[in-house]
Amino acid sequence: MGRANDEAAAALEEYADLFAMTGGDAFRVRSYQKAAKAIAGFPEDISGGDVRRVAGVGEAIAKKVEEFLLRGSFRQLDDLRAQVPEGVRAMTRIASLGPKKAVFLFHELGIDSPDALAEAIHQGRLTGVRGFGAKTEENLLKGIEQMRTSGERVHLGVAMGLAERVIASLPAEKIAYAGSLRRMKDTIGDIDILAVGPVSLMETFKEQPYVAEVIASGAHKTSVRTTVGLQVDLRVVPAASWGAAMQYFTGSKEHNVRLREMCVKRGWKLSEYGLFEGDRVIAAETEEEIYAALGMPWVPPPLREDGGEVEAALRGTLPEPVTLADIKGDLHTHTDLTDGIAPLEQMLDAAAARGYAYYAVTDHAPDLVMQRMTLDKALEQRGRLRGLQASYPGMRLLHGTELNIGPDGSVDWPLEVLEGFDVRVASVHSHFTQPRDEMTRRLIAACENPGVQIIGHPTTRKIGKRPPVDADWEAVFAAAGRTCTVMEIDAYPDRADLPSDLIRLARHHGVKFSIDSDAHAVPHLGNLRYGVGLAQRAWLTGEDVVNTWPLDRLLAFFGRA
DNA sequence: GCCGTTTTCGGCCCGACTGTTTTCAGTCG
Repeated sequence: MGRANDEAAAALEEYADLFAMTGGDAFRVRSYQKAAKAIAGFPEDISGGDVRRVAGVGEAIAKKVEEFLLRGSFRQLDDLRAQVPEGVRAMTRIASLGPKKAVFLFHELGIDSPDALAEAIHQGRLTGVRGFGAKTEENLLKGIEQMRTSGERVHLGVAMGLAERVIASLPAEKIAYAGSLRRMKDTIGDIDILAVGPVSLMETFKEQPYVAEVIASGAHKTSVRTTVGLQVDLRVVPAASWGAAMQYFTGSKEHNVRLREMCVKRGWKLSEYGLFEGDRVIAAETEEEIYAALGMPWVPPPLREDGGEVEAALRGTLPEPVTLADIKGDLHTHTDLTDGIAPLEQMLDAAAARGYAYYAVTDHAPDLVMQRMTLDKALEQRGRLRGLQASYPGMRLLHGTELNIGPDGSVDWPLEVLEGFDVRVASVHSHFTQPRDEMTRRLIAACENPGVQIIGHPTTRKIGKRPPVDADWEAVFAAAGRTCTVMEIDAYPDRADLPSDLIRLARHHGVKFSIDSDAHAVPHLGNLRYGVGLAQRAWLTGEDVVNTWPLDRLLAFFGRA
């Protein structure tokens, strides 16, 4: 939160929910939802210009947003808030309870919160109520309990680990994950697995040790809640419609709606079974065939958010997103000299095995007192690194540091010391709750420090644990663009920092990026793929990412040459 | 409410599963 765009988007989403609950037209509901999403993803601050420039925002929504920007709400939202208590909206977050039932329960029985619903069920007040049998009551209680305990989304690393475990456990002819995981979203609500295989696959799935509860099971789909709380859906699909199923279940929903609209206009039908004209199959076996039939190249999953990718694909101007193979080096890593767990040589060996052309060791600097770093230790490490260079002929070893951005924006060492390091990352590690204006000044001061090249994990968020710091990101990114300060995309999956919406905003200001692992151990080097996913979601190309560049170009840029 | 090689009106994606309303509505993705 903090950006006007996000706040306005949240207000429109709330309005869409309330509008739906009060019997509003479903197509209008969708208009509000689409506008909210478009505003949240718009690279410019909507408070600085005409919100009508945002696709999906017409006259009526623009008026609501303008009123919201003036006074933090708008009349129609106030009216609906007066009709529907906050707790009733919260009830729709209970699994299996949607807007219709929530509003029914409120009007007929006065139930106005998840807690009140649980109490009403225990008191037997739902017994005999039309549409609410014993099974429904049981499911609602379960849903309330689950919302109280493990209702949160998990970060990409947790979801990917579980998905890979599920895939390894099932003897299928063909099996893959789809959904938001394949689109590399930074948080995942559930996992979709598609498989080609015998019907017995479902039984095998249900018996796996990671299954805590079978939620639903049919011939085509089985849903389970796993022991880590995350839901996994397994769908068995015909081999002939593999591509259609992958396309369909990868989503996003909004991307698929766009494709279907195109199909309808041609008299075609696109479903998880294929692209059809009447009974004739136009394409079904591969995603490439389906996209080709619609006149566009295959769209990489992280771009499938209806954020302009369909139009770009049709025009042939789809960007070629940065890939893991483009990455030539890692510019933010640690060793056991500070809080890493692996010795220098192990980290270097692992980096060399990944085929990097360069690799920066960036242990912490003295101001992070608990790391017990000193300039002597850093210089000793530099000497070791220089000595080891001959053992890594294909990989240039860079000696770096991860500085601490103090509350006033200053860093650990003076410029003459900093200039001795090849790579200087500077990050916030404390005073996370500074007021917005102080935090903004702090980050801008770091950007303006000629000794700082990269701002590490800029928002410092930890998914599920720590919110992002509050700063005026427009101002910070403008300063970064002006000073050629690189913004890091920290690939560590619980950080995922910058998030992709802020990457887009930063790019808008001409900022370059560095996708780094922030590895504290050898396996962490592999987290880089998550950072690449974030970058792809923000439409970054290799040109935007400095650690896809050859070393001489990188160093010249760091010299602000 | 938005939008336009169906352009100022008329359409806006599609299917599976569940529970319960004996023919379907609600929810979900």
